[in-house]
Amino acid sequence: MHTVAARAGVSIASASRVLNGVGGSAETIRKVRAAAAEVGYVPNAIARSLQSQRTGLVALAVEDIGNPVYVAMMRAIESVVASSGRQLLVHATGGRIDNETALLRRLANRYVDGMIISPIRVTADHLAALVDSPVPVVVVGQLGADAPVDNVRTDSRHGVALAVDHLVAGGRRRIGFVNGPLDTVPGAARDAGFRAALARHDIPLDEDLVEVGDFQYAAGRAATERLLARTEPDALLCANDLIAVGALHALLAAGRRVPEDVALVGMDDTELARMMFPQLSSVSLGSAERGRRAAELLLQRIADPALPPRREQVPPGLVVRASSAGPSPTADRAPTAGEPLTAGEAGQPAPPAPRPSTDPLAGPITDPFAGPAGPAPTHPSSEGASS
Amino acid sequence: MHTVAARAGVSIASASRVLNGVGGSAETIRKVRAAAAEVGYVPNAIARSLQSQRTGLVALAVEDIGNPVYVAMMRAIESVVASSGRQLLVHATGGRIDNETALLRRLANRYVDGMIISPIRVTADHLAALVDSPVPVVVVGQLGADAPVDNVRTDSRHGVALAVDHLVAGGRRRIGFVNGPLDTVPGAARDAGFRAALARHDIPLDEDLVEVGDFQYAAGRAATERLLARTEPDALLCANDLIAVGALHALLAAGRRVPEDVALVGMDDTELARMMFPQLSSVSLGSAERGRRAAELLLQRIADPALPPRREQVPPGLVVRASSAGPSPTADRAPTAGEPLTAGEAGQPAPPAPRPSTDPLAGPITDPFAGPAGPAPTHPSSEGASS
DNA sequence: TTGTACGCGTTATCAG
DNA sequence: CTGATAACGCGTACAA
Repeated sequence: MHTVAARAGVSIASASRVLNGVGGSAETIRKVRAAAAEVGYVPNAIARSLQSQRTGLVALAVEDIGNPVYVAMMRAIESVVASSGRQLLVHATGGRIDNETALLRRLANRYVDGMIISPIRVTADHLAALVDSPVPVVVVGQLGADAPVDNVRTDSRHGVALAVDHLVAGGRRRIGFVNGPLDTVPGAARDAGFRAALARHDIPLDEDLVEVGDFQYAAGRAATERLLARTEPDALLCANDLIAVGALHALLAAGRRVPEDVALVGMDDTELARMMFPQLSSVSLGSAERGRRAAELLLQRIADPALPPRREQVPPGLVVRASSAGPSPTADRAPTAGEPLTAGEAGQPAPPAPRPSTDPLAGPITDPFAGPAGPAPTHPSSEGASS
Repeated sequence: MHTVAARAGVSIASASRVLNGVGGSAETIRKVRAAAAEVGYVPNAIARSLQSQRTGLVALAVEDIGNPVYVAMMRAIESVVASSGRQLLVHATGGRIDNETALLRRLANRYVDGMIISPIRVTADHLAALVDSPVPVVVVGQLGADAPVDNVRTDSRHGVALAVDHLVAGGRRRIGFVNGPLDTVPGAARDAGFRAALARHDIPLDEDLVEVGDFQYAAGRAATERLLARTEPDALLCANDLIAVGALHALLAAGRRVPEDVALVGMDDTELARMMFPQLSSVSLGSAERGRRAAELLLQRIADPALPPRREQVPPGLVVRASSAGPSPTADRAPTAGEPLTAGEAGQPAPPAPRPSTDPLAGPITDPFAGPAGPAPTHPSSEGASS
């Protein structure tokens, strides 16, 4: 800038003004522009930030950038953030809480203008660090109590209920559940939702049907193998799609047919669910939508830090695909009215015509219990809102 | 810092020295430390950067952060970068070249200390922007000629050859090829490799067996459907794993058995290959290793910008799994005894029965042409979840 | 409109 | 060892 000003024969203040588009006579503008172009001037973002107190950077902290659900969320956030002229800084926390608190602490050095964080474990001082963060923070996920923090959540308990309702409606009674760690917020919420949903259907819970691993493929597979070694489910609900893929492999390797012998439902409704064969039914928790909303909340707060804390909720929905389509063949009941006539009975000769439900090209089948496709309305009555 | 110094009764210079661990008498250190703790002093990273001319940020630009191959690369890079105390800034370019050049131009504002970029298209001025970048840049991928840019590459032509050799050794002759765009660097290299490999085996190339889409799942599926509509391959090589998953779905939906009717091989050897059923054979291009090496090159260059340009090469390998295991059944082989029906309702093609070699639990089978088993599976990543 | 001068928060230099 | 002071590069009151 100094050299530009010298070259244009003006003061650095005039040069700065022209380059920022404020003020300047026609002649000055011309000279400065020319000089800047000649020397290939590019403003130093650091110095600019020191002056403006804003970096134009927004951070996103999730535990695993490899999980497709976070990829979806990240894309949505990046889209919003980029369209505001900012850049996105991505952190992988690994779910380790010390890692996250360190991140929050580092926030104080003002390297980012704001942060979106999706913690899976929340402790007291974690929460404390959140509320008195020196820069705006938006939390994606359940946050105990009504902490004064911008927060976008979904009702995963209700999401679990949607899945259980669907399975029960298909005649399944021995519904297994492969969950993530119970000391995580999503793990605890799903566990509670599962137990509540079974109770609502007067189905006694057989603890043999419940397994816990972590939220990954390998753990999901191992947990399912343990479960299959001791009992015989006719359906399996998995706490996320990665687990569901692991469960699918365990089931197929054990000779179970999906969905005939065991219906399978995942959660998060990621790309992965559509990429499996058979395609996986999955509970959509609106991850992209939550990301989008979180990004918007953050940008608003950056613009006006005095805003009161806000909380938004994205309703879950159930997307039924081949892995849980059709009633259980063991169920001796007439198909429920409204149940899509998709499933052929085992042993029935195959109609040559491709049927929508099993063709991977076909779109998702909407569950009769879930209402119209996409997010379904919430049931605050039957399901508690927060953890 | 000003208030800390005042509170400690020393000059800001002394405070700075103590907080940076250089110099200071025992008494001064005590006073400054106490004062800093009292006011909860946190150094301002921007001001520090303005002075030190380094931000501690490193950028990574890839086409699609949702592609598992880039996730693997990203993880490897993040690991190296984080262990040097820096942070990783991730950009999704969408493969649009204007996007990348804009990114390179913005590099001039000094917001990052260096950048790793994996371009899939390279033009002349793109290359020019690369070579006279104001900050260190390392390129992952083929770079035409011997541009004076740090560069980590693999030999994807050789990788394609490994796959073709393997398929031919299994008795396959009508080998199809589903590629990405030919105007991309990887697309062109794979195409050339495929043609060369066939020629080496004296197999005439039937253009009906070649299809082109982009490097995504949906395009891979559509391309495979087009291919199947006009000809009958006994093997399919796909330019990456996302395409291979799309091809798998197209094959199964068309009633082809994998690998009995059509052997399937992907490229990149991502997690996705292991998550499919049957598990996909895939050409490992060492993406994690290339990422690791690129990060190390970048850190070295940041430390010493005077270093001469370096080029490293990571050899490809073939990981054989169920999707291409065993010889072609058309080569005289008795059908397997009693394949149990596994998944799928009537009309839905069932995935192959879990034979020992296809058990997803089993480790990859080493291809005789590939030498020792490919790179170890990705490190145990953090758990995945959602809320 | 233009130029001077100060401040953003730190670190580094140089006398004392 | 310590303190005053000059950068770092830019934006912007303020006065001319």
